[in-house]
Amino acid sequence: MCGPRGHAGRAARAPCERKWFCRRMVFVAPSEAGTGRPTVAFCSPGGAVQEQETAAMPVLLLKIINGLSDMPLPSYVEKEELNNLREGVDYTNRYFQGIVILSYPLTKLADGTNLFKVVLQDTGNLYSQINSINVLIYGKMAEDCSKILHHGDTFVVAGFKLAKSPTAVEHGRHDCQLEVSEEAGSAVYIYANQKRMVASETLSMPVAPKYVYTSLNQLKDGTIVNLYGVVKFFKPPYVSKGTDYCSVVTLVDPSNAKLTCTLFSGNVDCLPKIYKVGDIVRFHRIKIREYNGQMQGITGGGFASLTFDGTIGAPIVPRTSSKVYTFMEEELKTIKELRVWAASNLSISGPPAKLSGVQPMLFFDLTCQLVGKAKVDGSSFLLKVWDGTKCPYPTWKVPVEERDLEGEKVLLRQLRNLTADILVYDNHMQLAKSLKIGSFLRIYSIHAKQGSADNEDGSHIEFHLHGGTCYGRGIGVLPESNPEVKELKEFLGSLGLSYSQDMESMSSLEAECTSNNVTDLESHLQRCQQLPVTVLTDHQDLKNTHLKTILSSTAPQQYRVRAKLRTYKPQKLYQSVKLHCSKCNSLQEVPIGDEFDFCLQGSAVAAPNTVFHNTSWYDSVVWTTQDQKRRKIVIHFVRHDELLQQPKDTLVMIEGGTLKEMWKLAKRFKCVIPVRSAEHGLQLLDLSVPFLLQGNVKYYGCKQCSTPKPIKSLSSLAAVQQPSWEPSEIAKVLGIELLQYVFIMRFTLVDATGPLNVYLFDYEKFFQIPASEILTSNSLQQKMQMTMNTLCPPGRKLDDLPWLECFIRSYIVKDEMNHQVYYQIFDTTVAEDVV
DNA sequence: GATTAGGCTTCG
Repeated sequence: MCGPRGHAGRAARAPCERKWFCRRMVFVAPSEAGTGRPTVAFCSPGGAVQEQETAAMPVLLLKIINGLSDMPLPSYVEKEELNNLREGVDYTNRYFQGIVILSYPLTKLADGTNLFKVVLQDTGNLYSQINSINVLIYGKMAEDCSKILHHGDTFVVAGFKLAKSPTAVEHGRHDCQLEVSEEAGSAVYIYANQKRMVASETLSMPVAPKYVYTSLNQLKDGTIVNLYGVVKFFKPPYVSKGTDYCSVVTLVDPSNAKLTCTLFSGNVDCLPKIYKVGDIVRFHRIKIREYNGQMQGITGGGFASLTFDGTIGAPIVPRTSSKVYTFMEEELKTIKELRVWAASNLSISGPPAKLSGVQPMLFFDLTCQLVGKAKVDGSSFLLKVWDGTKCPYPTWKVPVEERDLEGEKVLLRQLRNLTADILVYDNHMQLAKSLKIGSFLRIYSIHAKQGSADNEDGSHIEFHLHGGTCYGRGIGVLPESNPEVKELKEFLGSLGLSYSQDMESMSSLEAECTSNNVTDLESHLQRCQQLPVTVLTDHQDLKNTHLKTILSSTAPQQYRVRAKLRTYKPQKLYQSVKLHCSKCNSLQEVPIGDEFDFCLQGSAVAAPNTVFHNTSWYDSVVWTTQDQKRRKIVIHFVRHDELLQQPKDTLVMIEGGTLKEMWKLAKRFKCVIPVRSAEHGLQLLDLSVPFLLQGNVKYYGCKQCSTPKPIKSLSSLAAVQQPSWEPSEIAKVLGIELLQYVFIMRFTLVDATGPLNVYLFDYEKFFQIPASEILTSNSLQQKMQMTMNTLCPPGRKLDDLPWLECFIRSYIVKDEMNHQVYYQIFDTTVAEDVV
């Protein structure tokens, strides 16, 4: 079998080699503290690795690319044109691109900082008067760029500062200069000039071999191969019983084969930097052996790895300890393809657990910051961590001596109710001891153990990281560049906690003052992260289901979900109020412009027909308005039990009133029913206007389902001793199908698995606001707006949105063409403290 | 120079 030399040697002689060479791309990765002097490795055409010591390569991210169509810049970075560059603008998320037309020798400033100056020409602006700009590169980047950059190369800088240039005008350049440095958060990309690449080839500069990658179902015993894989399982590097660190990684790929690799290295940084299942790795020179009837990968001489985030759309930036490595366009393509494959072929675990979402009795991975640590005994070690959330259960505090506890005292005190005590055992102790306070960790497979019942608070939760490495149990240190760490840092930073060094010297009284905001902090956290803003009124025993699972299941079913409200419709909340007929299930808008209708219909009483006045069950009064119109208004006061009641208990019927007049009467009397005189007596008006006003509410009837009866049907209600004058009863005797006020809204819920649109159909239960009353109440409208602002705070990032616990039912709506599944919220209400 | 672990179910 041929080894890597054989593969590479053949590839180097292949006709495509020249083309490939011109498309070479090399990443120079960040040098990492503590790894010693890095090396730059050039691969010779034969594939043998030549190592060459150089000074530290400190560039944040520096690449030589040629002919790469797809620049691996984060998607939010936008291009900036030369003529748009202005002083005072923030260029953190912009990039500028130009051709190097001039470069100066590397110099040092008075303070010893390196400075490298180049002039870039904007090729998109060749014909404008000013088409070049000075670029000043500082520090380590200056050194690196000066080594690599040549005349004619394309220089791309993302994230830079802009300042007035003292020399630009005399050279006819842009009056500002770009300032590039690590401190400015710059990333530099250099596209080498084609001619230069060809020239370097003729001068037989070192060339990287073309790598051949073997799919996981093609592996043969005793070979050394290069491969790609999606991480299905991994154990973060741990100290083995031998001399090395060990990491076990199980990979899958589109061939549907699986390979478990056992990787050893004396240098933990040489093991793949895998942070989660779904990450994609590229292994070079891994040995394949047969073990227990299965292929196994194992590190051998020259093993190297790259690790990528497996999330579709995430920046393709390799994590590695190698200082120089090849990375080509087709490999970019491979990563993209594997991401797509993994998205539908790898079961991604649920949302990353937070302390707030801890489920007792289960195991979880936690991304957190180390706040304190302490030795406990010979076989266990304590880590005090937090993740910006609060565990909803009482948690166990591991008793340790004050003097054994390492960490910032003030911060430990401020966070005393938020930190989780994680007790790590046996083999994890060594790594735990070496962790730096303040570092960001991912702790894998923490056991959330229910406390022993004989304890006074039997319900408390203990967090253990058991000994051994089954399940991938272990601790990983995350770099500051990790997106989840960035996110967490940002959130923790927003809480305004003090990390000041001076705090140590503060008196305890001063420290107490600083921690006065602890309650604020906690209530803020609770509101924004921990307690759900909606709760179930039933079905408490149901387990949560992911939204994606719901979407892919058959209907009808019911689920409990924990999700965030990303958006809702309608945004204008008054538009959510509709009228619903429970008989024909129709929905309609609440009519507006009743006033006009009332006047029009009421004007029929210019000459009141007194025939129907003063009957056995009502007394009638005619009023004349004081305005010029001299309108006649007839009010019929319904008696019952032969007597007139107190106004508050009395139902009145009114002929010829305007809506305004009716509202006035509705305030004094129990109910108002607009009527008119017809041939055979009083009758209801058209159902486009309310048939009843009670309190603040206008009641409507369904035009489809109602068969109005003569008004005298009301006399039966009047005859009872204490008529309730319930709208539903009045509607019933009058042959009206009562329309109910409802809130109809569409919530777009999201969880880690995706979005789901669900409908809210609520009379009163969800918001605890009667839909019937909101249109006439400013305070209720305000209350609803505030509730929605709590459920879905405007301008907040998804991560900072509160959780909703909802009960959801799927149902099918059929029509002639097809049938569609919809989702509706049931048995859910806004949490008590939100209302 | 060999060894480490070889994931598949977790003491306190």
